Amino acid sequence: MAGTKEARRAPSDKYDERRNQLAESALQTLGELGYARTSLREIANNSEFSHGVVHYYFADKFELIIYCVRYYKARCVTRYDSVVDDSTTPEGLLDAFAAKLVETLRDEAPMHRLWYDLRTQSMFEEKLREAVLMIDQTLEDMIWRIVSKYAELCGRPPAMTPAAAYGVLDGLFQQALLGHLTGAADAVDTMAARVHELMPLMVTSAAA
Amino acid sequence: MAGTKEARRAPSDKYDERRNQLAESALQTLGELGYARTSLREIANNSEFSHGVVHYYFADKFELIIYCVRYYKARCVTRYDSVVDDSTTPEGLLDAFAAKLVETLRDEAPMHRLWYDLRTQSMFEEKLREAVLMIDQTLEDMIWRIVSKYAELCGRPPAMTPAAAYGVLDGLFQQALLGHLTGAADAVDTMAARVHELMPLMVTSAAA
DNA sequence: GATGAGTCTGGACAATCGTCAAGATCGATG
DNA sequence: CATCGATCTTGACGATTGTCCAGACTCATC
Repeated sequence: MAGTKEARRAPSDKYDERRNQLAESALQTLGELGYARTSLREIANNSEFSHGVVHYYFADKFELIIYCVRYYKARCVTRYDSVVDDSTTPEGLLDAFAAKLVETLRDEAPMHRLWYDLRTQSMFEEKLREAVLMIDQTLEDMIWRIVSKYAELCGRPPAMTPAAAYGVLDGLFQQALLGHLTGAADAVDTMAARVHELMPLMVTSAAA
Repeated sequence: MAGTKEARRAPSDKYDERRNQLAESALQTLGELGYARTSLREIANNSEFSHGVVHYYFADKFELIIYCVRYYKARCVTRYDSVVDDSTTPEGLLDAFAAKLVETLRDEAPMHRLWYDLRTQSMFEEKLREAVLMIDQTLEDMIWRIVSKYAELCGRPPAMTPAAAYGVLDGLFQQALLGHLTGAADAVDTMAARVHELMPLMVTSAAA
């Protein structure tokens, strides 16, 4: 009654491996169809297993989706670390950051619309909140590493809180994603230009 | 075959009135349950009609939802006009704007999470895109009336494009909504403070 | 009061959903 | 080869979905 799953035996390697395989298929399906139209059968169809196996590895639909969210996080958390580590000037960091934003928006648009979908679903479904808020915090931390490093390279303290910096940048990113997915050819590059304009405003006493 | 609905007869008053009644019930239900879990039967249950009547006034689910989106727009478009018209100083406008944001976030949280839900759904569902992009543009215009009036009262030109201003403010608003709905007691007031900080950065050569 | 167009009800349909369980298959151990 | 737990397939269940329809109701008009 208490606990998530007690069936895992000694060779838990394969058990976790299968869970990750299913999470991979689930993420692909969710990114394609969205939360509302994704069924467990469709997820299984996009894997090499039958639909019954899903309930062998996950108690119910929510456990699978929440596992997916956490699994997805592991990929994102370090995505921008090289930008922070390799930059030595504020302009260089800003260019690298914007380029990385453009790249990730172009290459992983389905995954990002899924993230926004799940985050919005958490406004309605309590069960998703814990996992979603955890990722949201992780993303905020990631953005803050960029902004604080940028401020450091500028030799000035940041002018915003971590949450505020994440909020405004995430707004621009989501706007660009919507534009990109709805046919606006210049949405991605426009976002890059706006990030270039906005970033200097995030350190105190903005200078040219 | 072509056209949306040709059944409406002479007394089209009642016809439109019923459609609006159903849209009202649909918006209430969607705001409560979200797009994914809202069924036509549940919408009818929240109205004074039976579930069959929905298909008498709307061809299918999408026509109802799209009608709801446009119906919803009519309420929002003028919400901040008084803020623009009644303000005579930048500080006064900023205070009134932030207060209105706080008020609308507190009083109509379900309606706003529905908006973000539908906007995200439009990333997956083509049928929703036209209506969603239309509202998004309307909201951008609304925000721009605020920002440009603020800049005018400051005696300086705006430092951002309309889309950029909308993107960053919408990001902060969505962040506050998520926090508000997930139990962060100070999310709303924190947003108001951040809007106060951000707004001066939206006009050229930020001054204290 | 009879007529008929407009409106509404309630039941039915096929499709799909999450969930579950009985049995087949696999693979290591004896 | 026989055994047994782990893994997987397959079919089924009850519930819910969007959609449709036959018939009942409403009400102005003749």
